Amino acid sequence: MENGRDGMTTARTDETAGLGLRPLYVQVREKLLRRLVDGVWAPGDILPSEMQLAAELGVSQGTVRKALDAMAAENLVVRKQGRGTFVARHDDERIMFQFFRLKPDAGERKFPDSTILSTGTFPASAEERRVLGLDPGARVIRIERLRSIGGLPAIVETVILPAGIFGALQGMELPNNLYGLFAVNFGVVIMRSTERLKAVAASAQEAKLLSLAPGAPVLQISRIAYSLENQPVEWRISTCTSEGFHYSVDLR
Amino acid sequence: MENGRDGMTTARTDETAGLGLRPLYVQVREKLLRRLVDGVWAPGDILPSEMQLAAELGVSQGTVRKALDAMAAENLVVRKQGRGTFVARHDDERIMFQFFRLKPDAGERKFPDSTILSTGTFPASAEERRVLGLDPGARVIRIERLRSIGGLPAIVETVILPAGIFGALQGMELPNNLYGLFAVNFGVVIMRSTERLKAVAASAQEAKLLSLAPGAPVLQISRIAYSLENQPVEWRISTCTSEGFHYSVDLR
DNA sequence: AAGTGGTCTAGACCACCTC
DNA sequence: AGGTGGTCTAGACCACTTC
Repeated sequence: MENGRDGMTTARTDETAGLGLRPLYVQVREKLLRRLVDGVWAPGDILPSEMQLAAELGVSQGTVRKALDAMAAENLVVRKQGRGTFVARHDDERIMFQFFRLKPDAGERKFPDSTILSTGTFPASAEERRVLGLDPGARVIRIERLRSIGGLPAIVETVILPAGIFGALQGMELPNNLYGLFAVNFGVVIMRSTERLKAVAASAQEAKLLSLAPGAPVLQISRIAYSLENQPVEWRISTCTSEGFHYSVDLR
Repeated sequence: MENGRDGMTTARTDETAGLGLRPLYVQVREKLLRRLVDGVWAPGDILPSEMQLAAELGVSQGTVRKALDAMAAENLVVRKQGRGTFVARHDDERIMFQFFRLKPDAGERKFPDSTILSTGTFPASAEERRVLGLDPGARVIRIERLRSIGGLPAIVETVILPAGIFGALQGMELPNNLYGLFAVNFGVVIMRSTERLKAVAASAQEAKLLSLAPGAPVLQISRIAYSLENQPVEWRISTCTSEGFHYSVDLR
């Protein structure tokens, strides 16, 4: 493919046209990301080999490698020596380590069960529209659930989703791991999230659900989850007991 | 330098001896890390160029580059195009973004002031010995301080340090940014930390210092900070108001 | 002009996996 | 045996900084 990049023997024909001054491997990363977003490759699929991608895109293997290494560092793909490069799966194990930061004070980390308390579709509040970037008049799905860890109630959670994206979710059987459902049924892949934590007093209802005294201090986690396109697609408010559990972060 | 690695023209003489089967760039990274630990290069110093390091260590420039890229990703060094590679500084700005996660609910992020409440040296408790990996009979320095953000009291903090390392700190003027002091005066560079968060009820003393009602819910952050050698060297318990502030994390 | 890190290519060998 | 990603080298050009 003639694209003006031919390595060390020839002068570079500077026809990268317009704003094409970003590094080649960044452009390759964006092309591959675009295919992920468009669902050309689904989670768990194997990607073409580095050599094949290099030939197809008209760049060297090393450039494809640098793009894939960057995507692996972002948890978008998984590289397996001798096998190939795969689109990252949103299996429970991965979600557990990447997004679920609540751990027992002692003992093994466990994944929580979920009991749905209520679901429904409502006009989005002003704050919901602001957080999720929705237009006036937009609607949202609200899911309330109680999550238990090791049989003990630990988290009361409200999940808020744009009805415009997830409307078909109403009436579905809701799995414990929502992000897996988002990926498989809606093509929405959660790439990253931001969380804001506060200590608050438990409301009467929260205290009852969590077997705490009313007004007991609880961790309130407000999470905004972003898709591959970097759009906010979920707002989740989790109220967590601090009795026997803590929120764990590594800073480096 | 004859080390059995000579690239593409000759078969590899597998004399890497014993357990030397780790990648070359990992070994280079460890050699460079050793020099950082030993204080051969101080924070802010410029490192030799990639070419010089490559010649000195008997590897190619590309291998040195991969080691330095890894160290840059770990925040150990900073690379500046056209200038050189520098040992990371522990200036306030960097600490603020890397370790200080408390942000105002609205407005700009600010760095807190500190007022020392008390300091002293004590026999380490059993828990302090466990957390910091100290021998029986070891002593610790305890520093209590009140930190204010924008003039408002926000954090009551206890810092626990092994007296065996930081004994000379007693009597020093304590700066706001302790990690800078650790690096400059004790050669202890904080590389990473782990934090555990809980919601608890403020004690009478904490409530008074933070201008809260007794029993008000507050964020309790337990941080263990690790040196370059990956040894725990500080245990810090911060009690933070949730009135107007939140703890912020990015998960990716 | 000289030196540094950043990008890109090309080709070799190695370790691992599948068939 | 053949294919894949992982490591290592070598050399070119580019962008940026400093003199």
